[in-house]
Amino acid sequence: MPELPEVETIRRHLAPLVEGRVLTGLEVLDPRWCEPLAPEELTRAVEGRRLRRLARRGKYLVWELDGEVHLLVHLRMTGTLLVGGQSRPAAHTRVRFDFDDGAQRLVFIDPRRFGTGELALGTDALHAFLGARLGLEPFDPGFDLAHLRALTRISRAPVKAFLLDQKRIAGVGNIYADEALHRARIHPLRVTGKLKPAQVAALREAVIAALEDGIEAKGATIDDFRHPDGVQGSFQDRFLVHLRAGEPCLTCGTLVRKLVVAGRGTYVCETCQPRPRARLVVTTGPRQRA
DNA sequence: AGGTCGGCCTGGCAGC
DNA sequence: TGCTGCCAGGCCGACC
Repeated sequence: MPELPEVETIRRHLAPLVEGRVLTGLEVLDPRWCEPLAPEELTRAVEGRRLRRLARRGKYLVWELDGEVHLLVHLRMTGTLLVGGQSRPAAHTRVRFDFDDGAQRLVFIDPRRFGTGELALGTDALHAFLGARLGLEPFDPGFDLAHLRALTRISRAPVKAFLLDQKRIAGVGNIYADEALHRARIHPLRVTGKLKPAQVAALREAVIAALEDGIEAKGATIDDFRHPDGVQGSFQDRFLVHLRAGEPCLTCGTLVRKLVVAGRGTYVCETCQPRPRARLVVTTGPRQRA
């Protein structure tokens, strides 16, 4: 599932190919992709415009076109962008992009159809769109200890759920949440607001380090993620806990466990990441009061 | 207000 | 072998 490092990998790959090009054609084959906008409305808004910059915010790819037209593409679970040249049209092709150099046809492939394309017209609309959905990126200079302390202090959610909330921190998904918590030696069920200052500091560094390592490995390929040239990332070979249930922790040898936290498969070494003490349940026998 | 959970969607796989 | 049914999860909206 593409998270910040996977989306950044795609952005870095595509940017030199498409920046400065005119988007001569955008063909939306699956109308769901841009709902509630009709495919022809989207096409009309973007076609013929030059791509000034391919940017990224959180897990969104932001296509900055001339005239302050912004196309916001989200890959969700199974979305992939592939550079053309495929001999036969790939299955599950939802969108086709054509550029003025002719050679670089780009396809958006998405078996599960969760991926989306949305439009923001003007800079204010772009900021409103992103601001309503995303907190700071871990790489943002403003993502300092004071910022994270202020965020964590007021949350009663388990820290895993906290990390997955894009409105708080932009770009962390299930993989990097598990990996960061292991690096910080924090159990995913710990209540966020009860983390000690040293743990918040460790968490901040762990999130940044996990994402940096992910980018360096050019992302993780689990099911569907591919680079735009079809090549796979390698971060899955560096997982410390994620998807490693029943295998020994690389730090201490304890078998990695799989839990469900915030409805997500969650992998943890309960030696390196001690479980929060179970709340004491005071048993007073059957209630007498009516 | 803030946290949890179901729905969206389909490929893949366990189990019979 | 072939079918059924369940699981995966980012994000949103409904619910408590």
